[in-house]
Amino acid sequence: MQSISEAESRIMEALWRKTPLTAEQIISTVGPENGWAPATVKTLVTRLLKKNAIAGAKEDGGYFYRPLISRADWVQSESQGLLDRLFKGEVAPLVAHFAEHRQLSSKDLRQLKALISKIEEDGK
Amino acid sequence: MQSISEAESRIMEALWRKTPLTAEQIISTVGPENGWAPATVKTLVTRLLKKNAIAGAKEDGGYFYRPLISRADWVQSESQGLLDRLFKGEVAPLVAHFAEHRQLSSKDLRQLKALISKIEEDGK
DNA sequence: CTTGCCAGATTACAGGCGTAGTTTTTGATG
DNA sequence: CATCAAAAACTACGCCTGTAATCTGGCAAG
Repeated sequence: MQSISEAESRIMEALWRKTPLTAEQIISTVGPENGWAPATVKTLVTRLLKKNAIAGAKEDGGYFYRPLISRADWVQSESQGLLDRLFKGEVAPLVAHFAEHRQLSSKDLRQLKALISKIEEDGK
Repeated sequence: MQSISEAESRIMEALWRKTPLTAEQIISTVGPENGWAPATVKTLVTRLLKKNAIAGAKEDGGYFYRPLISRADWVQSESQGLLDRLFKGEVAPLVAHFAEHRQLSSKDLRQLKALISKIEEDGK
């Protein structure tokens, strides 16, 4: 139940990119990406199993792992926490912060405008 | 150098709200807020001193603590990390995420539009 | 000069995390 | 039924964190 750690999230990201994966596939994807020994990857998989964040089962002749929680849910809790702690839960101040620190690319700006238009139309 | 922990950030928040503060003031503000014994607050202060995140000095007849890093800098590194890890560093997807999860209040929307107009004018 | 207070350091201790090797269990295969 | 490979659990270990108590050294007051 207690949240997914940084290292564990690397495993999750791999499973969210492509599901399901075998142990072998996880190890050969995530291991090199992070410079981890196979044993380390296995430990992380075990911990995720214990946390009920993933499940393993044999299917189709192989043994596959699947995420039990969605990336959207995870992203939600992660970013909600930051939003609440740092910006009193308000989105605009967060964006304003990025704007002030030159993290707002013109691409972001374009996308944001498109997003806002879309929201307003939907809401209508 | 290693970053400020969650508990430590509570001390920082108090100092950012009002600077400088005496040990006594920190304890009586932050302690009750978090249900911490005075000893706990003192430990956190010590750790922040060791991390060079705050400094203590006698001035004006009292002993006062001041932050050595700005809240803006801290917020920057915290939120940049999340942005990079979860949204490939792009702001728009982050906002889109909040929009999809109904975290975008109409107030946020209004503020965002104002923000965007302002940025466009400034940039012009 | 002595005493006491307070800041800062030291010690404590359990749980989580990063990193990894070793052991056990179990399902499949011969 | 016996064996084997692979999954899962167990063991390890040092560091960080949350939580807290105690020790110590220096400055201030008497």
